[in-house]
Amino acid sequence: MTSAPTRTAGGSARVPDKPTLEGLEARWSAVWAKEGTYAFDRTAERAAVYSIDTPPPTVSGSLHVGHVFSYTHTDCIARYQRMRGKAVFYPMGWDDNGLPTERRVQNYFGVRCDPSLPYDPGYQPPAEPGKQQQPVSRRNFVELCEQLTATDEQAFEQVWRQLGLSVDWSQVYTTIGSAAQAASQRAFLHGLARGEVYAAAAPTLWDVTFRTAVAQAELEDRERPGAYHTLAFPRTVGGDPVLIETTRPELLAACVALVAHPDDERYQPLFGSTVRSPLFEVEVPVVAHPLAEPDKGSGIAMICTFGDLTDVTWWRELDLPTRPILGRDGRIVTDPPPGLDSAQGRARFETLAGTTVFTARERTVEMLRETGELVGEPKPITHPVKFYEKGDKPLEIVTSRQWYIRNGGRDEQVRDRLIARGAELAWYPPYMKGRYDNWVGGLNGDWLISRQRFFGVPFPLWYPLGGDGEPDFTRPILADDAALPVDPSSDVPPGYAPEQRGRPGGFIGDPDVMDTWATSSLTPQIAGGWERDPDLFSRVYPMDLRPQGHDIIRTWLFSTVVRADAEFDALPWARVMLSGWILDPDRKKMSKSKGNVVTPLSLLVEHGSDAVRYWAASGRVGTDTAFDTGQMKVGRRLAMKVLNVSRFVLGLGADASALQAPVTAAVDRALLAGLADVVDRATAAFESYDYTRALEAAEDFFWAFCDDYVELVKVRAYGEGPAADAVGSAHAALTTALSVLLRLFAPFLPFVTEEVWSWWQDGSVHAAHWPDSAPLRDAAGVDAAPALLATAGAVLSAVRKAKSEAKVSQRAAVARASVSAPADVVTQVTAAADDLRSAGSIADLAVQARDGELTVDVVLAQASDG
RNA sequence: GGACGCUUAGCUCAGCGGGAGAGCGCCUCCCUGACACGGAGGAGGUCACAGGUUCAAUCCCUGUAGCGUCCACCA
Repeated sequence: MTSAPTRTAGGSARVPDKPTLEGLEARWSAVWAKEGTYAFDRTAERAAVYSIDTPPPTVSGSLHVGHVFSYTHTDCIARYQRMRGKAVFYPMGWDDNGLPTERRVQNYFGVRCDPSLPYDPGYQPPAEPGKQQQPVSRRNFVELCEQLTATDEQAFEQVWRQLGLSVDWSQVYTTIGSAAQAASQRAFLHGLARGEVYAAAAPTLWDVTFRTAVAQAELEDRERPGAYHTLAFPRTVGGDPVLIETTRPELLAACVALVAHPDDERYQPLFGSTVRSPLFEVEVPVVAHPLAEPDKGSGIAMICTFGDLTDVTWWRELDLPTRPILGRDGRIVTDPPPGLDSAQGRARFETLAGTTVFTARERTVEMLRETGELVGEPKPITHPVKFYEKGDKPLEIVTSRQWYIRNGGRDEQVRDRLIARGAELAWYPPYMKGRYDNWVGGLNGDWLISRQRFFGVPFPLWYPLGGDGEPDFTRPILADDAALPVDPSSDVPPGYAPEQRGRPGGFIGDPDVMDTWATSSLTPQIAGGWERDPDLFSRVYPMDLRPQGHDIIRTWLFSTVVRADAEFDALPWARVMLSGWILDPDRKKMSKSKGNVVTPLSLLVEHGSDAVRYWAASGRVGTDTAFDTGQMKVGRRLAMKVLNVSRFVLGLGADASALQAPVTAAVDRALLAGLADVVDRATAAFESYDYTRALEAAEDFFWAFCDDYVELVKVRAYGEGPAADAVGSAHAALTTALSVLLRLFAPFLPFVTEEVWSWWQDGSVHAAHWPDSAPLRDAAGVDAAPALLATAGAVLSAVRKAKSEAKVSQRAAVARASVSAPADVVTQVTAAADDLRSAGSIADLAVQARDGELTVDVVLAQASDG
């Protein structure tokens, strides 16, 4: 089955005998690709465009159910907007840049990057990853990254097509691609020119495993076991030693001061005096700072360069000296720090040199025991320790030269401006804005964007080398805008020759790459063609919608606002729609490490994409949602029902021409009046990004349509029964309702609605216009009451109940049904009387006006099969 | 330590000032000319707890507890 069924030339609907959901995904995704159903109309003016800043999934990971969930939400919005007549700009991005890819390439191929090696053009990775990782050059490594991500991206695209995302697949970007590199470098150079980008040598959070700096936004706390060690610092002028508590005795040699709160009477006499550090005998001052907490430990702390971020604050604000002892590999350095002058101290430092933090701690404690400067035994505790979110060793703090972007972390005015930007943004759901405010308000440093890694966007600059071969960091050589993207490790700066690389008087490239977020913070610009395609950019930017997870408000959302604010002095989009997590049945976030992740493709194949989308759409915006195959089964039942009821409606001999016929019967007019209300409700829900409510409105009506309306008019629709002459009205109402319902469901169930649409309509349902309630009300007539259908349904229910309780078939005949109800309800029953008699097999339908609830007395006909 | 969200039928969740709802699951029945990947009917809840506002509170306010999440300077 390679082609879709098409309408026959005669105009009558072509309905399969046995409609099925199997194979709809493959068939229709192929048709959509071939027809360009979702292609962006580049001639549309900005006002007629709806543009989406798609989250680029990390291709080095795998797609999981959470992706299916949240991308479905976006797709429902995209499809709705498209049917509203918007030219929808819905690109797809792949985040293939950065550390996750490096790690995947290392494991997949069994290689590691050694930037000192030369490029090997004929390099082939080992067939099987060996025990030892094979060193390869940086360029070879990057090539392997590109090779693997290309494969991954194909697999991802297959899943998205199977899911039915209405992405324009000609609008694909990758965060490592040249457009992304050029945009990242251009934004960097603009920022440098404006001054919000700068380089500084400063204490920096450092991951010793990956040997790279890490930004504040990428930190997470983990509870780790530790121990308080009480250390005695002898006073230089005599008197009792000062006792401090520390969890990091191995940093003792890096101690530069002791600090206590200025109001702490216990230590006030000591301020201005000095003590001598245990073991290393370095004289350090006792100083006062309000950040010291009197009730924490002994109330006085040792300041090391650097044990934690508080140390950095104290060091900076109290203007203390630097005694770094930790190398970038996480080991104690070989040379003792400045100030460590005593022979005994140096000898003791010698025993620590080159050891890991862990070993250094053990040896320091051992030595402290020997000298008696460890007071009591270490007291085990559990405390939060900072980790890089992708790392597995605690972060250290080292001083290094890094690139930063001002994000308000050190400037209250900038912070206030960015909080004001956040207030301009429409948040769905609104309460998520609090997380943004919370994060921006709590920033404590600028955004560190340089990483000492390989697979990323390089910084577009070089440094001149002096006659001594030392780089002059104060006079970077910037790339020309027209030359972007550049790779300073292979490209040559303007005015230099290749041979001058690394030579005195020549140049060297900046060796670092940008943090992934420095690129993904520009996705609206990258996807929209900023500086690359100004015509496109003018039609799509700023974008209409940023869909994303609430967990990356502090990273992706905030950083994107920062970049757009700096470059354009405006928000990058009008609104953000946050999606929740998928929880497993134990209410825990589903995660790979727990092994409770279901692969999306198998899920889509097992339940059908429409069914999985139905489940996803039942998760409200921003709400964590349970993984629930039961909901998928419900979705599948709904899709099946759509097929079958469509087969019924279109199998009556009615076709698209029936849509034009007048609707005269009371029940039919009530249906259309009710449908008009549903259209209004679904439309209003979509306009407020409540796709779930839009689905519910359509679904509720649809089941009433199937269970009550279709049953009521079935006989008449066959052209039989007492009201057979109103057959045309039934056909008109049935086809009209079908047309409207298919379009209301189209954003959620794109496959089954397209299948049915193809039986009797031209073109794609996804290019059809979203239903309008006004023509439905016109067709229903001013006096049509949706309540009539509910009343008729209630009478029908009462008859069904009588049959159910008598345990007879619903087809069983009713001798007499007596309805009593208030006068206005009686009027409705009378208007539907013919249809009711047919649907209930009622011989005699009697009505009586009386105050009170509607009641129905049912007398079944004598059973004939006794 | 701060902040946000949640707590309604066995399960998943709507409702949010005046009658306690849906779907699933469960029970009973029905092979009726769109559908057995179906249809009809039914049982099932002191709306977390304690106060307050109101003629009226699941819904508003205050507090408590539990669950979840985000943030916070590791002595």
